[in-house]
Amino acid sequence: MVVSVVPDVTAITKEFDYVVPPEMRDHVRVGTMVRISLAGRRVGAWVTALNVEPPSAVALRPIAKVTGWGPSADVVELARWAAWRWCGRLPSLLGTASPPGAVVALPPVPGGRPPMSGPVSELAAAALAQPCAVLRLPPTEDPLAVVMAAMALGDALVVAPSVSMARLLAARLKRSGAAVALHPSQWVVAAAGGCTVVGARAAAWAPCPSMAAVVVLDEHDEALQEERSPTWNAREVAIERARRAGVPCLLVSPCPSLEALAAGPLVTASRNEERAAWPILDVVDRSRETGTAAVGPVSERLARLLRTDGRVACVLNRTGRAVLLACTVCQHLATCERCGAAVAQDGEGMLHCRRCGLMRPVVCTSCGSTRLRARKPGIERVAADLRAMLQEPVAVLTAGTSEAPVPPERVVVGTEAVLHQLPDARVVAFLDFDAELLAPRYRANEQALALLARAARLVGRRADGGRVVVQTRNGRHDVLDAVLNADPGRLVAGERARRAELSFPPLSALAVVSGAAAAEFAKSLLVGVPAGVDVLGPSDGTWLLRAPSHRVLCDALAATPRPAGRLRIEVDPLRL
DNA sequence: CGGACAAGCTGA
DNA sequence: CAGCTTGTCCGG
Repeated sequence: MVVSVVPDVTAITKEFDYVVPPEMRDHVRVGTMVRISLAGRRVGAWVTALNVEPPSAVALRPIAKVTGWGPSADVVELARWAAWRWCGRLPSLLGTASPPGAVVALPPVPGGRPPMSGPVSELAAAALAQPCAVLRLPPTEDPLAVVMAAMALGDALVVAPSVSMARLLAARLKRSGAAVALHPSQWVVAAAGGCTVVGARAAAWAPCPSMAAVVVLDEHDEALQEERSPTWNAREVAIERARRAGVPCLLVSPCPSLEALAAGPLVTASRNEERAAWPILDVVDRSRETGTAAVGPVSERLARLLRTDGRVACVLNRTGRAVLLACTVCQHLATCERCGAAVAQDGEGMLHCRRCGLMRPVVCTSCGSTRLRARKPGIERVAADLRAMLQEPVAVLTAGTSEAPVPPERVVVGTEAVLHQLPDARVVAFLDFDAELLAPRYRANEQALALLARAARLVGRRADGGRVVVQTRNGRHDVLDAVLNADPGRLVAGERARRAELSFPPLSALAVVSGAAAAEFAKSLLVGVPAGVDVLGPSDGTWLLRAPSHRVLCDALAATPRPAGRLRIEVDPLRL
């Protein structure tokens, strides 16, 4: 027998044919991991096709060794599709779908599954009657009942946005009597079948031989997208996988993405139920403040709101003491004399250029004054202000201090990291939510709403005292309106219209091309540029490709030869 | 990717 | 022209 294989070598995109020695024949199927000798060296490879017609011209070599089980044939085909969809290389996707170590044999499937106990969401059950549906599950609702609804159909594949959430969910399911495999560590258990498979984004590629349903939790979460190229998105992979398998796909989120809403009908709880499952949103609109009240990062009203009982988390995505300073005498902005970038004040004293690293004393380069005021204060400065206003100790927390234990102080100021690290917070306050609402990114609104949903999950339902506070000068912003009414749907029509107006996804498909070889790639793309594909750029050595659909975009990318040299193609860029 | 081989450069 | 570097090609 002759088989096709894809070598596990990054730069090789070709498939090769090898002879399967008779003694290996029973162990070779599509997806099987083997070792081959290619151009004189031993490399790993995946079998991608059986019984291929051997090319007569070349002498075929035998497969050197069968390493063990790999992804199933349907997942190999899914990887082929994803290689096209995200313009990536097959080996990297097959690697994600493969077990962490060699798997020689699968364990026997445990028979006689014990009865499960636990609540089943009727809403989810109804949504699972559709081929693909979106379930808008409020932030404080437990997704367990949703997963249970999928498991009622048989073995479910469940994708969560983080490893910790997947681990927690798997443990809870196990406790309720379900057969569960955690991907990727329990790859073998999953491959044997007869269980529900749970994992983070890579679980979209997990083995699940008798898959009956696919569930994506927090489908809006950007962690579902791989940051390295190919930038595949687990939601999209899950949708395609379920479609190919003919099983229902359920996309769950408190704030469904426009991408999800385009994939299937929306199912929601009643208005009252949904409203009850969001916390109270306090909008501190500073646009009307005048005089001394308007100065400083903490308004009087915010300070009053923070004088509650229980843990308070203040979020400000600016580290240090001040990221932007201005002279109080001549109003000149403090910039770096070497590179011209704005200088920041990280601790006491010295100004620091975060672009070129130059340090200098706190002196205005324009008039020589030593009196500079923080125009954009950082968390260190805010913590100092809060200490003075609240008359109590205030801790500072950043991603860098992440492994540190939870600080004993009641009030904690930090970057977005606090939303992950303070599970007991009763109040979350965003000190400068305009930084999110006005962020120069096309997904800013969805990202801002997702941030509020995350905060909502942390502080809990309004009836339990959950409260989220935002300081802003855009008190009537659509995102705030949606959360005030606990109705994320309010953002959808307007947001879709804005995206359509500017030809942004999901009403178009985008790709960013960068790297040393980007110029050559863009040039050859322009030669045969297909109708509908816009090539914009270059800007900073990167090109932006835009097409009306992924079919047009990905076909154009696939038809363009890949030049030698470093080239990064990011399909569906999140930060733009 | 990494080995093979060809083309290009240098020094005697 | 040997001996070395650099670049390009290709693998079953």
